[in-house]
Amino acid sequence: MPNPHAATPARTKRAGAQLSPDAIIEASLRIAARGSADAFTVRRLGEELSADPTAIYRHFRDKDELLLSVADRTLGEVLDGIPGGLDWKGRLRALAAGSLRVALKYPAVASAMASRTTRRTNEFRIVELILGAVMEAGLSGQDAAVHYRMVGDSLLAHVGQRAAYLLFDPDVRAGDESSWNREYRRVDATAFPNITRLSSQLAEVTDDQIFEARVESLIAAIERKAEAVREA
Amino acid sequence: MPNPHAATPARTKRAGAQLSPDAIIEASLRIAARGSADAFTVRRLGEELSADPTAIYRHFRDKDELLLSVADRTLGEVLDGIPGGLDWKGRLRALAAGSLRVALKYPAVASAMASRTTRRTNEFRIVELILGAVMEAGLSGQDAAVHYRMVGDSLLAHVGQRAAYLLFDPDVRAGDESSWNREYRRVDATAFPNITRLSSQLAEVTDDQIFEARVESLIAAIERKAEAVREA
DNA sequence: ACCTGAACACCGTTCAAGT
DNA sequence: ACCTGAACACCGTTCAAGT
Repeated sequence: MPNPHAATPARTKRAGAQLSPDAIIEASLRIAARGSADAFTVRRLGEELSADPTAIYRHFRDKDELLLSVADRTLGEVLDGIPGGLDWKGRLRALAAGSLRVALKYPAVASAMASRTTRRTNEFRIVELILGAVMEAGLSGQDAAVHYRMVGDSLLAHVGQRAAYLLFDPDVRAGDESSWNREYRRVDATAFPNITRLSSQLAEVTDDQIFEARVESLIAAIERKAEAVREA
Repeated sequence: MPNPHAATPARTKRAGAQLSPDAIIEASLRIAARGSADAFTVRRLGEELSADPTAIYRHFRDKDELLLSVADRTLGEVLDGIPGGLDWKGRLRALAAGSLRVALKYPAVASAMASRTTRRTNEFRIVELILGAVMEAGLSGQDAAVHYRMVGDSLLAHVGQRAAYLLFDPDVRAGDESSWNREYRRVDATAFPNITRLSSQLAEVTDDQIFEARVESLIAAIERKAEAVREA
């Protein structure tokens, strides 16, 4: 692409900030925040930075390493939204709500991280927070470790699942979204009596209801285990 | 590509079965069962069928429609593995174990379906099964619908998360896998006392322990809700 | 020391041409 | 009626060449 300012040596292709890891991470966050309207690709990142798409390889080994850095930034946003002075249940609920909010804000990042670990500072802080909560609830040792993993993996899987959904193209999403009011309304009543009886209620369930039920079931599981340990 | 048998008109490019939706679905399952060793792509499907990659577009609108058909087949495998004569908890446990087994057998399918719905027969049968279980537990109406969705979405998310992990290339997986024994062992003990104290236990938790804890927490949530309804 | 841009090995999908 | 194969608009990444 010819540069229209090539005759003015002081004006390089990028007039603004220097290309740096931080600048690349921030450009990635801007692209990811545009949701499905703008795919998070190396070429798009080049456009956003007004640089050649391959310029990022001077600052990150590959796209995966960039993804982990970007993801850890979004975990920072989650942590910033958790108020102090909450008990363990309040902290877990705030973490869950914040994780979902941030995941839906940067769907490409949350979707890609659903089975991953950033192995970076903000993830350490979140692990520390969840471990602190399950220990405050009364768990220790292996029980604390297992219940931490259950909470962490469940949250990651759920918010990743919700985020991935936002990235599908409109046709796919429309087909999936309408299924409770189309295919599931037309099943054979003799073969599928339960679906037939509950078809209206199934169509009415909201994502937020499901999320709340899942979070509360995690909290209840921790509480139940803590009680069992106390009684033993 | 020139056909070496072009001089023998009776020998077409494909010597075997006719190209049909079923043949394409079965080829897809064979490819998916090879795991990360063989990406589930249109071109690979062409090779597996000894046909041109674009031949599948005569039988399926696009790759997504094929994916939904293939996924529904794998749900049939899940159902085939659930024995009769179980109570509601036994049926849910068998469904969970079967879902995981089949998801790990066809990781590309399970990973792609984590946020999706097939809207096809075998999915109807699984929904019917879960609804039957939560109703046998004592739930009805909206409670049954919400708890069905919680179970269905949780299973889908968890097995999709596990399946996606299998598809990452070895470098990525090795990095994630070793994090409990590398980065999490080296965190600052003052800033992260809980991680430091539990680092050994965290590294020892197995995926199966986490899965079992999650499944049991879903069952407990249904049981608790049913008790609350009975008391009200 | 960092950026550019051509190139490579991939994707899913369309469409004119074959049979 | 179905299949082929060139082509298109994409991916992430490498590497020789520039500055």
